[in-house]
Amino acid sequence: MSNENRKITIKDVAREAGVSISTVSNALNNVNVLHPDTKERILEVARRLNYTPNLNGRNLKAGATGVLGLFLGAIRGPYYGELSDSIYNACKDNGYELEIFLSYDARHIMANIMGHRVDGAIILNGAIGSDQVEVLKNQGIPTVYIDRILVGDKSSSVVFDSYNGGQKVARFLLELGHKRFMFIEGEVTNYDAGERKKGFFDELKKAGITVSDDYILRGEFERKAAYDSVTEFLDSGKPLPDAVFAANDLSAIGASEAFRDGGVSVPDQVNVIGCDDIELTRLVSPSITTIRTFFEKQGVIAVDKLVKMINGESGELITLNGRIIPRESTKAKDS
Amino acid sequence: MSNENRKITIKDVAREAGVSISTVSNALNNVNVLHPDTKERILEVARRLNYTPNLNGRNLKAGATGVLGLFLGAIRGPYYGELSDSIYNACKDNGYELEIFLSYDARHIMANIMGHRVDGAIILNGAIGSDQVEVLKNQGIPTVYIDRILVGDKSSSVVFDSYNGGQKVARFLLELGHKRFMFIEGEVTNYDAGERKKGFFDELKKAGITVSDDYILRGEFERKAAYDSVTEFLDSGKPLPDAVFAANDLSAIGASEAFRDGGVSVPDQVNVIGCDDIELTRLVSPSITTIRTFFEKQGVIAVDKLVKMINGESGELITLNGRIIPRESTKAKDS
DNA sequence: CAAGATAATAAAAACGTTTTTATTCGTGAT
DNA sequence: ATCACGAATAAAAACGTTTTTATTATCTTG
Repeated sequence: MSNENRKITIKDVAREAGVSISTVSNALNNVNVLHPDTKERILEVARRLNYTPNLNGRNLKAGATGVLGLFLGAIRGPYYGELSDSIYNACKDNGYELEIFLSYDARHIMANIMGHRVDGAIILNGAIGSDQVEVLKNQGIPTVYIDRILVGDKSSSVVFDSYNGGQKVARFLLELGHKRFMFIEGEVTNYDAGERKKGFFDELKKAGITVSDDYILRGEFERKAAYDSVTEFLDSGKPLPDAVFAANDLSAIGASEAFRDGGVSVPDQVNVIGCDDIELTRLVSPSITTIRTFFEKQGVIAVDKLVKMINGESGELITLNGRIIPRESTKAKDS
Repeated sequence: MSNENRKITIKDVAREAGVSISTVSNALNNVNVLHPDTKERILEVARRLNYTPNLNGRNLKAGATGVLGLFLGAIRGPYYGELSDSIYNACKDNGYELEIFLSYDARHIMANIMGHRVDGAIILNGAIGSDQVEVLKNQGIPTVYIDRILVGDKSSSVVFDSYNGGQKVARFLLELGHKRFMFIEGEVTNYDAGERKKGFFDELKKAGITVSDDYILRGEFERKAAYDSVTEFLDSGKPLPDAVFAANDLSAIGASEAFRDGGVSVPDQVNVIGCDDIELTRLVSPSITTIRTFFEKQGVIAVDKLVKMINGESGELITLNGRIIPRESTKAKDS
């Protein structure tokens, strides 16, 4: 009873098997140097005692953990499932385990990264400030960011090329025959939303099209904000655009709902296209065309790069192009 | 350059500050025994070198990590966000960090639990077999299960009382004045779905109501299966039930859609009630009344119990009652 | 001013591994 | 019979901490 509670260590196995600690270690890590009988006897004892190596001791000695860390600030959003799944699989393919650190506390995060709790870190976490990022850039274990651009000796970034995404959306909509466009902004401080907008507008300009300010609506990445903006627009009686590009899917959905509730058919009168490909785009009616980041690809690339950095490679910036997922909310304009 | 790469340890700080290792340790853990000047000098050096304690060394010495582990087999479902959020907060409130172990590999899971990678484990992971569970029941670090009932010296379960939930749904619908009921099954092997059904039917029986077999439909926990079953039912021309209880939300949503597409108004002609309170229940139209497990409560209780077990308490079974969340899909029967 | 208390720091032990080095013992060759 | 060698096992060192114990040097105090 009382000693049930003591943890079984390699020492216990050694004593029980009447053998030295190092011999037990050799048996467990099948270093081929032991007499077969001894080895078998030791393994038998270890099994009987349910011995499992203490990872703190082992990792300390090894100077490595065999674990990659994914540092998230939240897990509730629609992306995280897909992202972490893909990262999990990529880790497995590379012989690593995955641990997800859910934390908003930059100090904890730093303690875990610098403290060698894992061998490498994938970071999608706004909590980490620029000073700490500066440390990680050159010191400690390798890091890969998928939420910000930051390259150093020890850190890489794998980011969606938002500018390219904006361009692609423009080309996609132009090819469908649309001429008049509306853009729904994201959060104004958001870098990616800005890039998407720039790419979108630049590409339209190439086609000789400009978008006037009253066709650039507030969206704030939120369903409700977009809904309200579009509703207000409809009330103003201005001519409808042919197509609306929203800075993310949630605002695209809000916009689509506002059109529907305002008696405007999507996609017959107005096309709507979002960005991100969250699950909800498939569930609403009409389903929403979007351009996606391909999180699963991003996860795989992040892990691959991380492993390479662990093996000595230095950091770099990797950009990924998105792809458009056509759904019900867009269609060719009937002449 | 070359020695940039070496990891900074407490030794480096000691050498740089011209002081012994133990003195550095005392300075960092502000044991109040050092001359203020010495302490300040040491902290200054540590800061300059970006020293962070190696957690493997520290945890090894401490025999503890200050970390609780959440062992998930997946993260994509609708519950996980809410659950992990609540667990995260509960951990923080108890002074622990949280790490999420995403893994389908029972051996890895066992290695981490038995290997003291964390101080306690919350398990929602079907990958762990009954033999391994048997080991954890009495050995290793404390564990709390939220997906199965298993109580031992070192393990507890925090489960939703599904039978009670089924009863509550029955009472709720009876109070609304409904008389004729339909039940949509979950997966037949699922313990909870079975309990819900039993509680529901038992409570109806108390009111003198029975449900005939053709009003018990297949649902399989899936939207489509429920949709198809209800559609088939509608085609059969049998009289409509007043209310439908589905074994989970997804099948409730599928049923609701089937009624709508079959020209039957929810809730005017038929009420629909699900179970789980997934996010989608709020997003569909009509929104779906449901009974929820209160994951956030479950998370908090799981963590509390886990911490108590770490402090010596032994395991127990904790059951939680759900609560009904009324939404648009249910209303009092007119007449 | 000697001696004991106190403040400040250093040394050593321990946590549980793995790995390098050392020991023991039997065996075959000279 | 001695030696060298190889097989088998054991001992010791190391990983980076924290903590307990030891060592100084400095003060008090009678």
